[in-house]
Amino acid sequence: MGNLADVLRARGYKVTGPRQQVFDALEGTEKPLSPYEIQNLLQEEDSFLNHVTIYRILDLFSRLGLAHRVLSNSGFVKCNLPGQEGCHRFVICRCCGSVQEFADKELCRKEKSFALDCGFHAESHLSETLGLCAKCYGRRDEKTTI
Amino acid sequence: MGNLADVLRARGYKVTGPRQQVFDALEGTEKPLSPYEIQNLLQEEDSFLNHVTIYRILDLFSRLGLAHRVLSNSGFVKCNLPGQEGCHRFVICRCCGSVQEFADKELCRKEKSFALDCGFHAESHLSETLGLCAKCYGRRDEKTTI
DNA sequence: GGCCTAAATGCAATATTGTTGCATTTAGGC
DNA sequence: GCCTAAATGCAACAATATTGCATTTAGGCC
Ligand SMILES: [Mn+2]
Ligand SMILES: [Mn+2]
Ligand SMILES: [Zn+2]
Ligand SMILES: [Zn+2]
Repeated sequence: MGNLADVLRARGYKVTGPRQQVFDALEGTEKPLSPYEIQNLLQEEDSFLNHVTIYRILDLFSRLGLAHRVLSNSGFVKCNLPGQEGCHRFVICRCCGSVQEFADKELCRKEKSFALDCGFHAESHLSETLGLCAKCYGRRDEKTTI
Repeated sequence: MGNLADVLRARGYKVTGPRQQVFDALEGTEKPLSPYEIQNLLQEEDSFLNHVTIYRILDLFSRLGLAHRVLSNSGFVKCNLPGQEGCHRFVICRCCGSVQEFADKELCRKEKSFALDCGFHAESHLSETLGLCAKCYGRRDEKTTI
């Protein structure tokens, strides 16, 4: 049906319960989830996955471009721009921890040509902008969560 | 004398042996070093630092802008653009692992205004470009180290 | 120079995160 | 319904990071 099964089948991977569950967990949040956070989430729904399995699934999802590891915020988020290879641009709210993925061709190009000016042959890049999301910017002075 | 003692004193921190040693270790390499790698390096010079101490020193260095944690490459590098706050732009060689820090006002501005267009209030950002340094690009096909 | 004290470091114990090898289970082709 | 490669589970382990408290020390003061 969904996105996941299609991608898995298209690349010759099996469609399994654990993969669906991890995918759903990522889908259900805009904040990055660590492997163990995913495990706990699923456990609350009385479903147990070994942490090794979760690591392996997240690793697969990363390779398939189904999820990203957000470094500043340590954890995984579902990719919401499938197909966009090698250029990952995230904005991360330091208050609520939410992450949004964007694409921007121009910035991407600039970033690569800048690297080239430094004698560096760029292949991919990662950009993480930290600040406040619109919601949290409005509610400033309330409380810093993250 | 050097950079380090000045910064420490200016901010009311003590100038100590361990801080000098960690700083020197970072100065001596262009590849990111993890806390434990620093410990091992120093041990080769017959100097022992507890890993907790190293963690605390690296944490301090980060806060003082003396060092950065490079996320893609997990480890710390010495800051080579002191004063440049909130805008960290690194190029990272996937072959030799070397990291270079740069600044680019224009990209910085663009990045922030792009975030704003998304309704996001940017405060700082991190950019890590992966590829091959000039040296490794020349020697392509030899061997991938990292 | 020798005190004094807050700051820095060491140490031990523990927590968190990630990895490896191998046994067991299961998806999907036949 | 079989069969088998792929996926998952499990146990043991390795690596990384954190905490609380004891000990040492840098640097201000006399
Ligand atoms: Mn994506
Ligand atoms: Mn810097
Ligand atoms: Zn927010
Ligand atoms: Zn290189």
